[in-house]
Amino acid sequence: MYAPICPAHLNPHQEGPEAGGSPRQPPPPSEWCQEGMWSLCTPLRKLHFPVHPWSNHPMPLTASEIRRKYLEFFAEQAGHTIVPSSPVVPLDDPTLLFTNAGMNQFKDVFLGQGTRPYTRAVDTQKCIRAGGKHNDLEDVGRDTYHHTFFEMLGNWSFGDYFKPEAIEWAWKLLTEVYGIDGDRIYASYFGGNTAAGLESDEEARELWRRHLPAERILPFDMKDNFWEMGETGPCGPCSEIHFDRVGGRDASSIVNEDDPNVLEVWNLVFIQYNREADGTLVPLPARHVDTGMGFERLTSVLQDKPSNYDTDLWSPVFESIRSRCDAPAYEGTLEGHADIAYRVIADHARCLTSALADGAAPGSDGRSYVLRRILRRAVRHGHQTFGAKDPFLADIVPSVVETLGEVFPEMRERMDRIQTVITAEEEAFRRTLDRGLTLFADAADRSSRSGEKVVSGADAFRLHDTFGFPIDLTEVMAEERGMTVDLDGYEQLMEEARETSRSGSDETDLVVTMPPDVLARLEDSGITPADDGAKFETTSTTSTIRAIWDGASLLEHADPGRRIGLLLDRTTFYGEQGGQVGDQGRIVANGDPGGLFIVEDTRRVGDHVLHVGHVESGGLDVGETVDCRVDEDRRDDIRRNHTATHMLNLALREVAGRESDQRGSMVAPDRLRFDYAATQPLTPEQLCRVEELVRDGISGGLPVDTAIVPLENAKQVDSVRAIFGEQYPDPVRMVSIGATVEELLSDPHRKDWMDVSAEFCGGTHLENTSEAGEFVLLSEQGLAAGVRRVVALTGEAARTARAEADAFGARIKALSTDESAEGLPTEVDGLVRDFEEANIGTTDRIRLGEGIERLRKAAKKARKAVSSANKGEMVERAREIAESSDGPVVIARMDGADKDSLLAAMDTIRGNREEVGVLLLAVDEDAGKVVIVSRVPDNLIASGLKAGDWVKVAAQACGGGGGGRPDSAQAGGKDPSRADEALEAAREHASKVL
RNA sequence: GGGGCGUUAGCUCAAUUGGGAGAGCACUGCCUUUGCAAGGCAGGGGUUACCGGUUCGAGCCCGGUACGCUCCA
Repeated sequence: MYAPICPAHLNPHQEGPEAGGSPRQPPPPSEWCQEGMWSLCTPLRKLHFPVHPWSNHPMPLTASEIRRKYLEFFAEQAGHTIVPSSPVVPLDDPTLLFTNAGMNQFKDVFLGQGTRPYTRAVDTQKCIRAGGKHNDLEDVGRDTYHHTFFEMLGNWSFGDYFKPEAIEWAWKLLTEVYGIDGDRIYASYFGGNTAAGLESDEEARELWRRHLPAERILPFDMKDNFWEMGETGPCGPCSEIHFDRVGGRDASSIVNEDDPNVLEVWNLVFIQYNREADGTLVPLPARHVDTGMGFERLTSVLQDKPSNYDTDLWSPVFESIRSRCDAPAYEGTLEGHADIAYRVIADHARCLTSALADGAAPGSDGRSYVLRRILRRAVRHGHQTFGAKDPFLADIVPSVVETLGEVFPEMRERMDRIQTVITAEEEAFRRTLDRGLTLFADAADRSSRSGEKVVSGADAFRLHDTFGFPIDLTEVMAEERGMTVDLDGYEQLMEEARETSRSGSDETDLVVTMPPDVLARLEDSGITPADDGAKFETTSTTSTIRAIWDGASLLEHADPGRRIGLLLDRTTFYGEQGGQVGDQGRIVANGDPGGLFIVEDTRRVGDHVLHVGHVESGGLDVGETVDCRVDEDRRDDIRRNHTATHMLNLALREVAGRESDQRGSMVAPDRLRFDYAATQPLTPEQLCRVEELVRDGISGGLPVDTAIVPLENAKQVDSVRAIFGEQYPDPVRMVSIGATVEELLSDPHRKDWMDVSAEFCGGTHLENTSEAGEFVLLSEQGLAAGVRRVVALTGEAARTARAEADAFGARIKALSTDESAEGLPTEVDGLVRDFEEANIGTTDRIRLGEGIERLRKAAKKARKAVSSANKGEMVERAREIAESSDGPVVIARMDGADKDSLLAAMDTIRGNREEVGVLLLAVDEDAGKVVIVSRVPDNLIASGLKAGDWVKVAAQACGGGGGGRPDSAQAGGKDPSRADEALEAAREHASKVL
C-alpha cells in the first residue's frame, strides 16, 4: 500500500511491541536514508534543502509523507491495523450531519455495542465541521486555521494498551520520526475536580515527566482535559500535546490560550469511565485510547509554515484558483479580501469534493443544504471578489484531488461526477447571483445613507426567498461592509412565510382526520383498525359499520346530506398512502330500506381506514351490515398508473443516473406524477428514451410480483429503490416487475437485476405490465432546486394524447404545403393557440414544435411583406403630399396606413420640408379607429404650436384623446366617421395659434 | 400544496409619469492591412413568452396561462 521507506528509521522486519518487546529506539537521523530506497529521502534531496531550524531533519516533509509516516509508525512499530477513513457522510447515523471526529466510526466499540477484528487501529479520518454542533463554517477565511474539511490522524486502543504506550509513542513519533525539538513541546493533563469527585491524572503527569521538565507539564480543568462523548456514556481524562512555533522561551503561560503560535497538535483521550444516567462515574472494565491529531496543523508545524494554508496541502489548490480566476497572488494577510477569498474557496472546494465523493449532494434540507450554502459562499467569492465569469468551482476540484486523491481514492474515481454536480449547482445559483448582488448593494447603500449599519430583515428575507442567498451568506456580505443584518426582522418574515405556506395548504377538512382523543375513545370502545388485507385481491366485501365520524363527534346514526366518515371492521377500500390516492366507490347497507353511502375519498388515520363521503339515500347505523364496492374502473386506472410509476422510476435511473432518487410521487386515476432528484432537466433525447423504456416494459408484458418479506433481507437487494430517509415497516411489502421477489432475494447482488424494478410499496398494482396499455410523458418541469417533476398518462388517456398529437401533425402538414397562402398568418395564430392548450405528450410536443416554429417563421415573413408594402406606398404618397403643399403646416389624411407607416410617411415629409409642422391621420376601418401622429419643429413650438395639444384637439373631434411631447405626439380617435371633422379641427387649431 | 421573482435580437443585458424597442458580443457584405490580430463603413436579425383587460396609445399598469429560478410546507 505504501512505497518503500527509509529502512533505517522504520524497519518493517523489526520486532514490534506486539511481539512483547517495547518499540525499538529508532536510529539517529544521521543514519537515515543512506540506502536511497526512499525516493523522497535521497541524499540528493538533502543537498538541496537546508536543515530545518529546530529539527535535524531534512526539510520539507511533504504532507503525504507526514501522513504516511504516521500510519506506518503505528502500523509497523506498534502493531496497529491501518483502517480506511469512514465516509464523511455518515449514512447510518442520523444523529450526525457529517463525520466530525475520528472516533465516529468506532462509536459502537466505545459504547460496547460493536467489536472489530483488531484491538489497535490507526487511520486518517476525513472530517467536516459545518452546520452542526461543531460548526467552523463561520470562521473559515477569517483566520488561518479553521476548516470545514480536515483530516484527523488517530491511533486507537480498544481495551488494549493504555496511557504509558500512548504517551510514549506520541513522544517518539513527534521527536524522533518527525524530528521535532522536544524543548518546544508542552503537555497538559487533567488536574482533577473535587466537585465532580475526580482525582488528578497523576499517572499521565508521571509518564510525561520522563520526557519533559515539570514546568512544561500543565494541569487543566474539566473543560479542557476531561472528555465526554455525551450526557452519558464513555468518558475520561485526556492529555494534550502543545507546540510552540517560536521556541527559545517559556511559553507555558500561553498554552491553551488560543495563541496562534502555541497550538494544540494532539489530544490523547483515555477512556476509563462510563457516565451513568444518574451522573455517577463507573470505572470501565475495558479501557480505551482515542487520539486525534489535526493533520493540517501538524503539517504546518513540520513544514515550519505560519498557517495551514501555507502548506503543500493548499498550495496546488491556491495555484489552481489563481490561474483559473486570474486572481492576484495570495499574500497571507488576515484582512485582504482576495486572501480571504482564497481561503474560503480552497476550503470549500476541499469540503465539497470530499462530501460529493462520499455520495452527498447539494440540496434544500439538512446535510444537503449545508453543502449548498458552502458552495454558494465559494461561488459568490469567486464571482464577486475575483470576477470569475463562468462557473469556475469545478475547475478547482482537480487540484484538490491532486492533493488528496492518493489517500482517498474515491475522490479520484468520482471526480467527473463531482465536477458535474458542482457545475450544475453553480450554474443554478448564478442565475440569481447577479441580481441578488445588485439587490444587496442597493439595500446596503440605502441603509448606509440613512446612517444605519443594518441590512433590513425585509431585504435579507428577499435575498433568501427569491434569490436563494442563504442568510449566513448575507451576513458575511454585510460584515464585509462593516454592517449587520436585522436577524429578528428576517426571522419574523420567515415565520410569516411559513405561516402563509401552512394556512394555504390545509383547509382543515375536519372529516378526513381524527384528533387523538377520538382515536383514544375508539380504542377504549374496542374499535380496532379495519382489516384491509383483502384490498389487493378483491374490490368488494361484506362488512359492519363500527363508527360514524362527522368531523366533531362520533355518531350512532347518519342521515343523507352531511359529509361524514365511516369506520368498518373490514374493507377493500385503499386509504391514501404512499402517493396513491384513496379509493372511491359505494357502501350499501343490507337492511330494508338499505342506506346508500357514496365514498368520495378514503384516508388513513393512524391504522384506521376512514371512508369519507355522504349518505345518498336511506340512513346508516353503527352495527349495520354493509356491502363495500370499490369503483373498479377507477381502481384499474390507478393500478395502471401505479405500476407505470414504478417502471418510470426504473427508466429514470437508467437514463438520468443512479442519483435520480425519488422525492415524491402521486398516483391518481387520471395521471401520475413523479418527483425526483436531478440537477439538470432531461434533454429531449432523454425524455424519448424514458418513454421508450416504459413502453418497452409495457409491450414486454412483464409479470408484476408482490411479497411481504423481512426488511433486512429486502434491503440486501442492490437494485431496490427506496426513498432516502423514509422509515419502512418490517416486514415490508416489496413489488417487483420482471422477476419475482423470491428470485431477487435468492441472489440479491446479481448485476442484471438493475433492469428489474424493485420497490418497497404498499400500493395496488397490475398483474402484468401489458395491462397499462400505453404510456405518455405529459410534462417535465423543475419543482424546486435540485428536484424535478414528470407527469405521465397511461391507458386510454395516453392513447387520446397520442391521437391528438397525430391530429396536430396533420394540421401542420396541411398548412406547410402552402406557405404562401393569404390566410396563413391567421391560420398559424389559431394553430399555435390550440397547440399550447392541447393535451399532448411532451416528446410529441417537442417534435411538433419544430414544424410549428417553421410555420411561425413563414407567417411572420408574410406579415412583414404586407407591412413593408404598406409602408412603401405611404412613403410614396407622403412624398407627393410634401411636394404639393406649402405653408407652415402639413395636415393630411392617409387612409390604409398603420401606425408605423404613418410615422414613416411623416418622416418623409419632414425630410423634404424640415420647417413644417406635420399632422397625419389615418382611418383603420377594421379596428374602427383613427390614428393621429404629429411632429412640430422648434420654431413653430416657439410660436405656440405644440404637438401634444394639436393631436389632442384633433382626437377629441373624433371621440378620442392623446398627448405627447411638444415636438412629437400621438393620439387616436374611436369614431372613424368623424375623421374629417378631426382634420378640420386640426387646421383650425393651427391657424389659430400661428 | 402555498408564496416571491423572472422571461426583450443567436448570446449577455438596457429601455428615465405609458408616447416611434436599443447597446455590446456574434452574424453577413464591403473597405483598410503583405499576412495575422484588429480597425472602419454598411446591413440582416424582435408578434418584447403566450392570452385577455385598462388606455387614443402597453415591453412598462391589471388579470390569467406556460416555462424557468427560488423559498416555505
